[in-house]
Amino acid sequence: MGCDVMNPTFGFVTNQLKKHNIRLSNRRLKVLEYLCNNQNHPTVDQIYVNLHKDVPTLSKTTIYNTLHTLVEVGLVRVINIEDNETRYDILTEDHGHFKCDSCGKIFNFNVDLDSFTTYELSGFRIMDRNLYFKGICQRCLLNINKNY
Amino acid sequence: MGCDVMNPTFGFVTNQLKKHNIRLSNRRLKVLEYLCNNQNHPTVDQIYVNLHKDVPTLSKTTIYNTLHTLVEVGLVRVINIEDNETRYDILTEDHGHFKCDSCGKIFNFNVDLDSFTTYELSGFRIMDRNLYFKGICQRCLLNINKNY
DNA sequence: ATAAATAATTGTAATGATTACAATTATATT
DNA sequence: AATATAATTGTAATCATTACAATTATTTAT
Repeated sequence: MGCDVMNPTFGFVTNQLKKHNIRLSNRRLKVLEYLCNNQNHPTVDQIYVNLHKDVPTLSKTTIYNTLHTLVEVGLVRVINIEDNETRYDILTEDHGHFKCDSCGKIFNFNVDLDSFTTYELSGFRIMDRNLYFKGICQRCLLNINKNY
Repeated sequence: MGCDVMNPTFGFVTNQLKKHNIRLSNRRLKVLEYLCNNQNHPTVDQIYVNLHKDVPTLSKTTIYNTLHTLVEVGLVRVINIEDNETRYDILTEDHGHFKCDSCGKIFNFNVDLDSFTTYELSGFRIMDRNLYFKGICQRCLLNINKNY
């Protein structure tokens, strides 16, 4: 498993934290570890439910705080696809998302957003680019065809 | 002012409603009128506050219901940029959004999303494509430079 | 046109995610 | 070791959205 930006490991991210002068508390490390090991664009609740098994005293507020800190320094990205569920992504590299309406899974795909430009935005400072699609993933499409 | 898809007028949209067999109630027409006349990607609350002046008995629930109906038949699009504010767009044509972090305004820009494809999503059924940028708009950049 | 059926609208209460804040605990600095 | 600073917690508050039952309006069938 590579220790690069496209697949950030725990070690890579903790180093980044040190660079940004963010204290490596146990709780923060737990959240980071989860994000690295489960690159499934989790919600706060998913993180909470999972970590709560190991660390019963971990609070949701801490997860919110940690994520906000990480987003601030650019180590984590916010994904807004559905209006009622904010998701978090340890992958900050340029890529798009596909959310399956059937199984709910979110897939990454490569796309060169950073180089996109248009005369309509000349004079604008673009700081964040997001592309997401919705639809039905291959697996669900196959299942639907099987059942009908 | 043109009565085409890129700039939908009230007349155009009511015709679309008839096509879809959606009853043209007064409340629905008010909401539609607002969306057509104020193409500023409003939140439910903005719609509510504005229409409430004229129609004091209009409820937020009705606005939600109306918007859901319109989204269902594809006359209105949902915009999820910020996690805490869902916005609605009467422009259903293929385009991107830019949200200014300073003034909060949302700008449209043309981009050919519909033709985008990638081998990673082969076998997927894409039903909805969204692209949004965040940053500082030209006007705010100029103001910042003026003040400092 | 009238009665019955269906759809639209409303208001209230519930839900659920997120935030505010004060109290406590842990870590770093002197 | 004492003090200052940062992290964490729990509770309560906020805010957008939804559920639902009651009411009103509109359509359809007679």
